[in-house]
Amino acid sequence: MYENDNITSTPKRCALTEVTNSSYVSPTANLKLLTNVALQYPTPPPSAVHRKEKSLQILCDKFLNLYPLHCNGTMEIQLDSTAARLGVEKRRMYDIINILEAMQCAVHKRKNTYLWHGGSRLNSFLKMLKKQGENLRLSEALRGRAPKPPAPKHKTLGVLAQRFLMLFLVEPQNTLINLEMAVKVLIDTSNKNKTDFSPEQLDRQHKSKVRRLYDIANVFISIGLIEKVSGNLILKKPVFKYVGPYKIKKPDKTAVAIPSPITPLSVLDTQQKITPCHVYASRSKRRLEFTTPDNDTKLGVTTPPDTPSHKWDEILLVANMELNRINNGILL
DNA sequence: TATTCCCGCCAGATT
DNA sequence: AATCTGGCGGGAATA
Repeated sequence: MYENDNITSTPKRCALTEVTNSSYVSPTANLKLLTNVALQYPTPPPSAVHRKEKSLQILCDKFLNLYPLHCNGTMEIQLDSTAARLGVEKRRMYDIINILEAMQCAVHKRKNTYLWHGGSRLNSFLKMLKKQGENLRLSEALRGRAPKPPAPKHKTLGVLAQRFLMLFLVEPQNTLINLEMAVKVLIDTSNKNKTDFSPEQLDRQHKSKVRRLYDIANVFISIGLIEKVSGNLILKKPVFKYVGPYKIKKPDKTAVAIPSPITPLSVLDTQQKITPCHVYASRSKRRLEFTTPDNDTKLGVTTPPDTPSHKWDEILLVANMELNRINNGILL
């Protein structure tokens, strides 16, 4: 049952030409007639449907209506028919499914067919992602104290999605991350001795990655893993924060002060140690509460009645980014 | 204007 | 050869 997913309303009926008599018209002739009529119409109404309504986030919402994260068992997904049902090009399905696949919500079974697992594996997978993020030393990389992870060769969108998420998992709760810094960490720009890229090429690569991250962020928002925090005062750029289900462990006592200079971020770190934060789900439509089969942790998310503003966090983190930039004169 | 990111070209992979 | 996948970036909509 597809509820009328506000798919733009059916055009009103109106006679294209008077039907003079009800004589039979061959299918071919009919098609020709329709084609001709269609051609007379000056291209479909320019933007009857607004850009926003076509966003990946909304498309993913619709997709998740068809294939819910909370579902028992599995379902088969046929990409082409799903695309048709959602009224989009198949190309868009790849954008979504690749990211969902990277989150282990689906697996590619065969041509045009995926097996949907929903979020049943998400929690355990997030744990693994966190570990991987630690192994990759992403936290240090963020601070320019460790090399960036090597560039993936295949399935870059999926890998990028995983790494992007790792950043949130590896950092203290409520850490705000913006796309610019994410790209810097996630993409190995230490041009290999191979071909030295021209500054313009590097800039294009960078911009391209940011575009991808926007796409990824949109489906993450739809899944309910992250949330966009707007209105930050320092930079206009938006920042994102993790609101997903996986409760990150308190950074146990072994985590002693990182020997880094005092930066706004390190201040933020220590503050968060003192004041344990909760994971806020806030107004996210989708509430993620999965249970892992092997389950130890209760992964539910609770929403405090009134979420305190995290303006400071924002400011600190963004400021930290600026500081870093200045400190190590990173340009791209 | 700057930011966001849809759209679809096109190349490489598969069937 | 045909079709499927998915990287990629132009440029339009939006803030």
